[in-house]
Amino acid sequence: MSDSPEDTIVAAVLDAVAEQRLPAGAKLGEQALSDLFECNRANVRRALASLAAQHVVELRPNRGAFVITPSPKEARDIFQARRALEHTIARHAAGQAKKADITYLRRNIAEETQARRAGDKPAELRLSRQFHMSLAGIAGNKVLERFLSELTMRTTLILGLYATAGGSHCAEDEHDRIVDALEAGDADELARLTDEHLHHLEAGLSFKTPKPVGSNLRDQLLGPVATNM
Amino acid sequence: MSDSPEDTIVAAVLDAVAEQRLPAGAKLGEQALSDLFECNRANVRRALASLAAQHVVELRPNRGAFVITPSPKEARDIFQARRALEHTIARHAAGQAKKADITYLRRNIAEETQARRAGDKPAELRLSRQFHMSLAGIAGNKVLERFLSELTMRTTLILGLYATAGGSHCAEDEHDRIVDALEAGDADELARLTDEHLHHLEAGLSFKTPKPVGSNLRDQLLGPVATNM
DNA sequence: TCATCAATGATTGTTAACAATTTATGTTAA
DNA sequence: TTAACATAAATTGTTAACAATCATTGATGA
Repeated sequence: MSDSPEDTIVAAVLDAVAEQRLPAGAKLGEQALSDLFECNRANVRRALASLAAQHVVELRPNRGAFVITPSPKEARDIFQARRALEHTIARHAAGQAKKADITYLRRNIAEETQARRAGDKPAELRLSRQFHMSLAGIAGNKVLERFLSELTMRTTLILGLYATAGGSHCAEDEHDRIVDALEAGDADELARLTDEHLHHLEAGLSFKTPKPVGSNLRDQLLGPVATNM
Repeated sequence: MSDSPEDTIVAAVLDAVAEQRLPAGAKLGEQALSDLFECNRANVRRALASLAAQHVVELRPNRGAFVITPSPKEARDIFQARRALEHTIARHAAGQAKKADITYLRRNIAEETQARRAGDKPAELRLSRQFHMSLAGIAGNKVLERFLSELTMRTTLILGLYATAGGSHCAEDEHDRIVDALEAGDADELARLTDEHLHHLEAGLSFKTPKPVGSNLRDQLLGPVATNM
């Protein structure tokens, strides 16, 4: 199960971002990574190049690699793209969901609800993302799946930056209703619910109070101060 | 206008693929590239990693980098994804096309027609791709634009592998009608025409006679021999 | 003649040392 | 105290040499 060091690093960074352990703006030093994963810097750099190509990290010349911090405009673009992709995914998933898929999704929702009640935000985020990716898997289009994977990753960063208190868990029973439509094979309803769900998610954002992205210490000690313009 | 060597290489490879000078399966040797672009192998490898992340080249361990050869299934996925993206792009472009955009697109079509009549296939492919990318630019969503850029690139490879004689230029006046709808601001019609256009393109493919992909020399010297399964 | 195998050449992968740049630290002067 | 400047440390970028792997060629034997 052990991949190349490059893939290991990429997977680890993506997992960390998906659970919001790595916040937007975090620096990914080459030496730190090569120490952590016990490999040489060449592998680290390839991994960072891959992550940069996925727009999950940003490579600033002579500065290093940083987790991206999506702007409000980028956030809008990403949600718009997600609606385009997930609309199509919904339509194609409707036809070919098996019984096993439905039970898997129900279980996923249950776990997500549990995580939310337990206050386990990393697990909640990971499971919510997994829900959307599972639908993409059912649709069976690898291209759409990969694109959506990238966008859900960036959505997690967006939520970390712009989510309001009430916004992020308005999706309470929406996932449930989505599975209902999937089970019923109602493509139109499924597509409609998916669109709606994403609109609700986006509506829960606020770009007026940008949680600042800093060098880790300052915002943990001094709290939010608007630094980025 | 001179970027980093990495970006130069990436751009050059993408241009070559977009004009079908680099066919599917072509090998991209590290030394060959570092000689061509007068840089060290480290830059070449980063460039190849980026191209691999865009799924334009494939990195086979200990073998090297090769231009991908899309399978029929991948071709279907790619067209499905393109319809999803370009449908949304069409809807959003309809609202905000300026006069300059229209004249630019008309000129683009004229050049494409001219290239087709002159039998200049590379130019024709490049201009056709440019047409679709210009629409994406008008829509103003960078995410959709980048995704479509990747898919049009891979579409060029698909056409090189599976295009039939009559199929590739059935698009004769379809681009024209698309601009008509865009100019009229008719979002529904624009979306419909775009869908139709992509369906026609896909319908012009044939997966029964796979033009074989070889090590550059063989198929240029010996002609098509079915090697890939 | 054909298949198998060994040796050679070419290509990719890895590593370490060095150079260039940025960031942090400390000092000095107003 | 603050600002500007100089020094030192840390980080990224580059290069070259070496190791490992793969492809090709030629030889050997049935």
